[in-house]
Amino acid sequence: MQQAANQTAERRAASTGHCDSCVVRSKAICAALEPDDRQLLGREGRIQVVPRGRTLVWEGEDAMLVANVIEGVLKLSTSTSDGREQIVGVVYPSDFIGRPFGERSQHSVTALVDSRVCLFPRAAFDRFAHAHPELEHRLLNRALDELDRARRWMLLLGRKSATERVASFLLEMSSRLAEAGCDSQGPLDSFELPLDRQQIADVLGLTIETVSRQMSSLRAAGVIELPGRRSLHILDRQHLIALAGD
Amino acid sequence: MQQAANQTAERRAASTGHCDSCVVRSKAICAALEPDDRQLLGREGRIQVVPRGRTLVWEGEDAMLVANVIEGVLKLSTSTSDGREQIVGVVYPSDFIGRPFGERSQHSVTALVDSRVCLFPRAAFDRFAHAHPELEHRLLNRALDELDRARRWMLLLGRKSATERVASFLLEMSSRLAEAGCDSQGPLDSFELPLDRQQIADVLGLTIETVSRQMSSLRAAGVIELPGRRSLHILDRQHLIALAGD
DNA sequence: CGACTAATTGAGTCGCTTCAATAAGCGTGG
DNA sequence: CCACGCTTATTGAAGCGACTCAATTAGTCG
Repeated sequence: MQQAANQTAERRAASTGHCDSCVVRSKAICAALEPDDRQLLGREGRIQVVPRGRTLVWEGEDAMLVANVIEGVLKLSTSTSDGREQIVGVVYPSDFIGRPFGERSQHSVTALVDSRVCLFPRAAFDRFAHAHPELEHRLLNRALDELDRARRWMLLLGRKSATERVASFLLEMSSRLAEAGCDSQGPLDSFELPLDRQQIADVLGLTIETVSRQMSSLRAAGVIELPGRRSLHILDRQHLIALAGD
Repeated sequence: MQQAANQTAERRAASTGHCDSCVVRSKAICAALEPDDRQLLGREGRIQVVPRGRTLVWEGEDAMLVANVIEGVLKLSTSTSDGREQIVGVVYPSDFIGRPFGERSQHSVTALVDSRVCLFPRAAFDRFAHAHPELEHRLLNRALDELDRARRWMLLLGRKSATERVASFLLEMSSRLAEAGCDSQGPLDSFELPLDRQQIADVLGLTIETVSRQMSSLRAAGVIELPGRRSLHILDRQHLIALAGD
């Protein structure tokens, strides 16, 4: 109900070019634009609700859309022909989704929790971006950051043990949620996991059973608490950092 | 001797702003620039020889340099504190090296074979790039391509078997070398590997022994030939593609 | 409270690694 | 040109960490 009201308000806001009330305005790529230009871009986009589990873009399809995440968490994933899945990225509010200036999307984009994104047709976005260097500059910096993050993850996937992977994952989740939530400075010690065990396994290149065993052993060691299926409390961050092993 | 002569010639060429004879001019990011601007950028850079094994940039250090690869092959790598290494990227002629607009380099850059790069101080490059949107646009497209490539590699590291990894690696190497060499259209069936077995293992997240065993079994199956330590001949590409498993 | 789904735990297997020995390349000097 | 020595790669045997399959328990929602 609350959410529906928000949605209506923001859809109208976008269509009249008023991005001024957007909660991620100052952190998303839009922050590169002058108010006038932002309004112009805003007219091309529209707010879209993406309920948990809904896939916004499919792997291998024509990349017709790009978007900014306003609220929620989404996964980027690819799979082998026989169905093994790997999550290659997790995006949070103010993150950018999609492949501008490209033909095909190399991965699916699926909401992990109920989310809201600011959606643009790719063609219109490309045209606009090409005419606004400051926007492209910000997009470039984002892409370079994502590239560094992806490469750090390659070290985890290629060389780390199950324990190290799970510890690294929990720390990463903790700091990303803190950044995105911005309601606190420094990483969070208590939060809800936006992923279930299978999805954590798909991020880490492990099985659900191995993830579960590692979580249990971390709990047994007094490093974390698991109050609910999806809730996590970090008791000993230093220990967790040591276990992450890099 | 031959190489020394080339080097001298090209150093002079760069210093006088004449990039016109550069062999990667049409494919590197420089191609985005008008001749005048290219000359201007050329004045900021200098040709640098990087012998096999030499490291150009160290992980964690201040990222003071960026560069274009003119000739050779280099690896990007990170390691854990206890010395496990993961190669997170391999770059070829016309590829771009470094993190513009960033403080620190997240990975080392090391020559796998004797190489030559066109080196820029990062500050000067940043200033120039910021003033030339077409250059940044090309940089953005490159970064997005690299990001897609890194994410495809994450699927390999997280979910593929040793056989699939080695098959995928050989195919990737074959097409990247063909692209970079441009002396032939379509992927190469016969080439020299720029990496030794340990480095292949570091790309694939495996051990040297496992890589060796997989290579031997591919040879036994009649899929490849191994005429020398570093030479490879693909006999049955279709079979190799099937084994790569995606 | 009960039913369903998700997560945990256990037992056994398999694939990759580890450790160790052998063989093949390759450059050097006789 | 071939023998020698060094490095790199291959092969073998044993071990172990993560996976698979199966059973149990714990959350969550109607």
